[in-house]
Amino acid sequence: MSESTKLVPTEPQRLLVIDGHSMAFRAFYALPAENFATDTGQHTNAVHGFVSMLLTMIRQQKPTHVAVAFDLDTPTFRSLEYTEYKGGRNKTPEEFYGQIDLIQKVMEAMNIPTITMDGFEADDIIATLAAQGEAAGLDVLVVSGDRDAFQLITEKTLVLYPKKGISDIPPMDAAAVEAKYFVRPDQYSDLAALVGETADNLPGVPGVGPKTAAKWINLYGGLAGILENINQIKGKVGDSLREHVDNVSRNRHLNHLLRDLELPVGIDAMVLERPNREAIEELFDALQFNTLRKRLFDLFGDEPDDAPEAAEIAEHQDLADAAAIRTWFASHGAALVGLHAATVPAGGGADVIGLAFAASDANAYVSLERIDADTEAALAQVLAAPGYAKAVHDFKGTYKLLAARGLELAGVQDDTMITAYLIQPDRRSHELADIAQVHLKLSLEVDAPAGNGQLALDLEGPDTATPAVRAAHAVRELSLHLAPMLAERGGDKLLTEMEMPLSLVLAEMEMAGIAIDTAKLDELYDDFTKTIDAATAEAYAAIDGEEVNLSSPKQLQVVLFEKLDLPKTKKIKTGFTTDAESLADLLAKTGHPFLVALMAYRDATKLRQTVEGLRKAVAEDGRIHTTYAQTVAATGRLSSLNPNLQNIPVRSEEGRRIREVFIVGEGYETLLTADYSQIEMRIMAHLSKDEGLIQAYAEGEDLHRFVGSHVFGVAPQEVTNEMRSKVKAMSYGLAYGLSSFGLSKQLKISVDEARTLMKEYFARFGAVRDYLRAVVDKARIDGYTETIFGRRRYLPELASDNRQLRDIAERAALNAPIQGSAADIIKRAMLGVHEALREQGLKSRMLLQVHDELVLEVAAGEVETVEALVRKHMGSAADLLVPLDVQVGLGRSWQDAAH
DNA sequence: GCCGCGACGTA
DNA sequence: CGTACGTCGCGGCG
Repeated sequence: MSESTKLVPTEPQRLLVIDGHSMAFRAFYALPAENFATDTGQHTNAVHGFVSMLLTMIRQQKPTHVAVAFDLDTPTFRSLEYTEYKGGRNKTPEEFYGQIDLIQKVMEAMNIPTITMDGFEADDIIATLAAQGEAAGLDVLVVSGDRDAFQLITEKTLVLYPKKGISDIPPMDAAAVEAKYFVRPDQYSDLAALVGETADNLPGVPGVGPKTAAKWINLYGGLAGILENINQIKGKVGDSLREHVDNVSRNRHLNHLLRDLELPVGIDAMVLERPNREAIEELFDALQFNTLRKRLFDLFGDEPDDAPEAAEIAEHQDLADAAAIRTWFASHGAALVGLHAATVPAGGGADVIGLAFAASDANAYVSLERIDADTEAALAQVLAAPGYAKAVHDFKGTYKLLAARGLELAGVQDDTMITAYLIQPDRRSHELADIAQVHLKLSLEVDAPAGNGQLALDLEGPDTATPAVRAAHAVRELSLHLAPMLAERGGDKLLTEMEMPLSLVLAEMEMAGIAIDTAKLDELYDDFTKTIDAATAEAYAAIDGEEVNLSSPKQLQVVLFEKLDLPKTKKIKTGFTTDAESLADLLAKTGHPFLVALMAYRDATKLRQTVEGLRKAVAEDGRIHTTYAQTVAATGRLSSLNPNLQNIPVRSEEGRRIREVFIVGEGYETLLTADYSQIEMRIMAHLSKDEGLIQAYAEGEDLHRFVGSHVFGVAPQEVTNEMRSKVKAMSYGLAYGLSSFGLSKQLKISVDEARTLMKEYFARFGAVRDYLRAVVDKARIDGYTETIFGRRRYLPELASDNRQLRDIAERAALNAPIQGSAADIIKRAMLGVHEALREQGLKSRMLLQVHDELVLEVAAGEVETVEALVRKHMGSAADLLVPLDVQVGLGRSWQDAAH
């Protein structure tokens, strides 16, 4: 034991002990591996997360000593005594390989000792270090994701047990353990022994959870007392305990941490020193850790050689009055300013509470809480000033937040969310934190709600300004970083001329919402409920009155395939499918009345759910305000959420009744719907330049009838409905990469028949086949597909060795230019319509977009004008080889306005 | 409370 | 073994 640590009387010395493996694993699962890889393919997410966490710890806890303990692969006394110890664990993910070595290298470069002991686990090393640290008079902070560490807690030793999704957790002390587990830290191992530990493959006493275990411990003073009185414990749990007492003894033996190992490193070697600068530079170059490099050198008061001249991102000025705002913008607003709104949750939505600004050389924050009129006026002026160029992440959302406070936002020249989307439309998230991480390797803790699966590696205080300022700074950096990338991919016009202007249009549509006939909605709810009740009763009657949950596929499987012993349907993960198509098949085969009732139940519950969703979505103004997601669909389409107004039923009679509740609002004359007819087929005709298709559209023929006459070799008027519907299914299927197998299944014909049908089709419309082949071939070479307006979708999996992945990518490649071009076209039409309405000073407005359809609310006396301008702008949104046909309908409800 | 799954609505 | 979405209820896990 060493007693040579320097004594600094005023500041307590503190030893930080980290469980290396467990924290590396936490980091690994907190940060997506695909976002962290070097050019050589080495994944670095665990390394990045670990180092980031360590730097934060050092900054916040200011330890004087640091050490990291690691497990070895070699057997330990625990695995030797109990061969199943930690058995049954999943294999280490491939991406994790090598990252522990890298972490150890970083530690070496930071002059932080890493400690391993043959035959022992990191936990034992940590326990020993805690004991030695305490003996040397140090405070000890243990960072571990293993609950066994709780047994180490004393007055001098605390444990930080990071949990997912919680950003600012204080270290656990004795009181925290008692509050959570109702036992003292020194009793925690007793509790764990009774309960067992799944992760270590240590079963405890079945039926005994933490509550029961704690009760016993408090009653008998600990495990020893429990075992002495084992025969007095009553009930099932008592029996269970007696039966599994061997488990408990074994668990207690194994979870006891050794505190007296002979460590190869003394406490004085753990004194926190400055990192080895050269080694860090070299290592971080290889790992491509540029943000971390800066953070590390900042922390140790050192400047890296290539320190960016960027502002200190943590620092900002609070602008508290009008003069401060004007002055700040006058001196810093000339170049691009990053803008981020700090929000608090408010009644399902959010309220702005402040605005953060990041310029090239300074940051600022304006609080909106208790802001006075003068200050707000100055703020309104800079926000609305087109001359102050801004970059923001999620312009539409920010615009709406500000509009809700009466603030106008103008001069936004970049939305980094959309820019990132246009660069990588297939990403599932374009949230600021994710995008900043991928493109800047910057970990941000945004003021978004926690629980998005991110381990908070940056532990921030309750201050709202600082995270907002960091976000604003990140937005500015992202904008500078992404704009050239987008331009290089030829997407800058898409951003500035299509998506950004569209954001404004969508914001207005969302804010307008659509009026709802709530009385009719309630009526529908009751009607559907009656249908459900009747169908439920019928269903139960058909199965001897057994009351299963008809909404549970699992219970239905039991009824259908065990009780009724109906023929088996298609296999799925959980057994056999009970989907609508299979139920219809079963009904055709067996005629069982349960199936009739079940199908009626399914239909009615689905409709009632839709109605219930709509009911809950009606705002105080009696209207439903959907939100359009502009950066979700990889093809360029919009999507609609909260609620989704792009999947309101239309195909069934009952379903269409729901469309009757969407009505024209007060002060308006009528709803107008306008949709493109067969836009995707027309795009197919245009892109393939197929003479036959082009001719059909030029002559205004019924396309499917025309195609049918060629495929079946009969005159157009002799094409039967059956022929027409087959051809229709095939035409649409082609744009999705339909196979002859898929076509045969859909049309319930033989594969041979389907193959012949397709052969005939391509014999007549050969250019379509040539085009579809060419699209995939070109995409394989370029790595991406492109729409008519240059929207790209990157499909790296076209080159995959995995046949299944490659096939999926090929179908996506077939479809993306068609679906995406249609999306582009209607977006252009929306811009045209919006601009025309504004220019002509019309009161009418656009409310909804459903991929190929627009719904407008038309003011009195504007019907003819609006219809004309809608036809004009939709019809001319693209210059194709075939005309764009637009169908318009009018009516007081969405249903009535259909045609 | 979270999450995957099955099911199903739209274009 | 047809693309693109969002939402719901269930049930397993914690």
